[in-house]
Amino acid sequence: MKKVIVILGQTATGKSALAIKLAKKINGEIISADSRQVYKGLDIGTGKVTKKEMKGIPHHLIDVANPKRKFTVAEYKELAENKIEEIISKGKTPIICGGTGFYIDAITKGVIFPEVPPNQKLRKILNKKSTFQLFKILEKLDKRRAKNIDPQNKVRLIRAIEIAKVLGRVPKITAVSPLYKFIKIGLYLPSDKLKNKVEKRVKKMFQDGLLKEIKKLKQTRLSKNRLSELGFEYNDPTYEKVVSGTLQYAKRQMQWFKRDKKIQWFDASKKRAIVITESR
RNA sequence: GCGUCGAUGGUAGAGUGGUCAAAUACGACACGCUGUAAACGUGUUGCCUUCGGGCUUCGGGGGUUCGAAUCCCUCUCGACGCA
Repeated sequence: MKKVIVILGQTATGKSALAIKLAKKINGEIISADSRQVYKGLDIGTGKVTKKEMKGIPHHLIDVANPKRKFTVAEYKELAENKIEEIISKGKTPIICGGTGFYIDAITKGVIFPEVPPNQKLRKILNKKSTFQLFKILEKLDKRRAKNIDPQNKVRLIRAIEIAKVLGRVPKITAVSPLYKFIKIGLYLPSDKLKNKVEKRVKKMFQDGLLKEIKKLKQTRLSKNRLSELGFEYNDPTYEKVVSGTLQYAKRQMQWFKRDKKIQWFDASKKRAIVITESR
């Protein structure tokens, strides 16, 4: 089975740099796993690596979507899987690198999503209903799903109904055994060091023109709603807000990752991490 | 110096005699996650508890009252106004 390296972890732990270094060493190409870096125009705020930093290593799934449109996990999964194949067929090693746990799981856990594309019209209608009403609707359509869904989570309820309307019910979650051997490497930092790194990074974001980038995005007819959906940095950015928001995000990331027992964790503040991963 | 208003839990901010350990929001902590995932949702958030309850809180002190975060007096601090 072909090997695919996965580098994940909290934001600002140096995943990108490690991925590039590794790619150089083992003849790899990088597939980003970041739900916001897929969008064009969100560069500084999402911490995209610059062309220069890439050092000639091909990076995939960055800038593949228009921010006006919502990109989804399922799309990501398909694109990423194609890329993996493509890279392997060139005789190179794919390196998935990013901090969006859901995206990473979508690929590495072989989860199959029901093939029901989002139906914006239906969503709009359903969105006007209360969670209680939505729950009743779902219960009628699919008792099984209603039983284990969070009855207060509107987003989930709507999606479940959306699926059930097309397929008759929400299919039981299925996972096929993965086609590749995924080697998951997690980077973490002790909280004081993480805070430090985040502060540094945010400072740099402002220096690099974060505010200008936001202004530009606003001019491209992106709605306020859409902007805040894309992340707090693009909403009302003060230095303090961005820092605390980023730290909150880092916490949520860890919350997700820590459930995956197959991740091998390394303290990013210790150089040894790189040595070990390279020797694998 | 005089006058007015204000001082509430980590923060903002409701409450203005009992139903107040004190709304709500944010933060913090914990948790979940079937095509928005930096999204979305849930729980806890004074202390102790044998989970029945018990104890100490609303700037400090004193008082009125069966009963005070709420009323009165006084002190401290802050905002504004008049000098």
